[in-house]
Amino acid sequence: MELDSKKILSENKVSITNPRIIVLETLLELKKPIAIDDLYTLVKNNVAKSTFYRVLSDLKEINILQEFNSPDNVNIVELVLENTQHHHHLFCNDCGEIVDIHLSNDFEEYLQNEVRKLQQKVNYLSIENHSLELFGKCSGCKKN
Amino acid sequence: MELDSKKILSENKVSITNPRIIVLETLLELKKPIAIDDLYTLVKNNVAKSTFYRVLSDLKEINILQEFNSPDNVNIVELVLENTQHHHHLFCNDCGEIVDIHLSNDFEEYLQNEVRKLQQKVNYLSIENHSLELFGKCSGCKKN
DNA sequence: CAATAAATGAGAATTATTCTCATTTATTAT
DNA sequence: ATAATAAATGAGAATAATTCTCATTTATTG
Repeated sequence: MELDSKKILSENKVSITNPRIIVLETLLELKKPIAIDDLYTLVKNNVAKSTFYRVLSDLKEINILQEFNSPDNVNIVELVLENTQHHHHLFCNDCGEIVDIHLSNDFEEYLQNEVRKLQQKVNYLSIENHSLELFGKCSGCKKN
Repeated sequence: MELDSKKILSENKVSITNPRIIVLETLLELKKPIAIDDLYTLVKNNVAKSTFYRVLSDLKEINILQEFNSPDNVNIVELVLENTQHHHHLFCNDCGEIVDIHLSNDFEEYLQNEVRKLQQKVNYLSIENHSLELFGKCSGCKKN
């Protein structure tokens, strides 16, 4: 695993330091979105708080970390590597868990098409990207 | 206009006070999303800061104010009244403006259907709501 | 391995938001 | 309309997340 994080850092031409390795590895092991707060709790023994925020901003700088907010306004980060598939998020209204959701190619094409139509209608709009959030209950909470 | 805001407040069974009228009217006049910061600037001469935040939370409480974040993590609010149509947002990467976007009924149905399929596949998921964000350039910025 | 540049740690500074509490304003029942 | 009661406000203190500062440490390069 440590090899992965070093590789990722060097590929992105940033120097390989302990705090960066620690944060990156934690995210690599998680494989899912996490609240910044919770992430800090996981690494706080090994990384100073100021450094922690700097590392997050470094990772965003090299475009492998995405930041967004949950419905209750908690700041969330998620690793987005080259091999990460385009996906969306389901926010569980009960436990707050965030689940990665993959929609069909058909749907994504339909959306692209819809966007194209919209751009034609509103002549000067240009739409480069999108993100879709779903709200509901995750499997765990629905079961109970 | 003042009539509107008073009507809205009484309909929602909250007491009619000056700060609430002022904030609500400002939002009614705007008719579009605005950064909390910018909204405060508009009302700061007439509403104390603590009251301002309390009014925002009151309006959220009665479900006529929606809060969300722009891609650069600025907190945005938008009035959502009964007669407000379901819509999405385009965030302009250049000027930060937020434009309300209405997608076709066909698309919204397709999305609902996609969501239904997803729920069947992942047995215990339940999806109640969604929001779609588009990123690009608004008409003003594209023109230049 | 030395010289240089970059990153870190600790804590201070900043900013958005919430909280406290004495005073003011709105609501209600008469 | 008015008095009694309940609710909301204003001012500023408290809190929490994030950024900044700067002396020290660590990584990179030749």
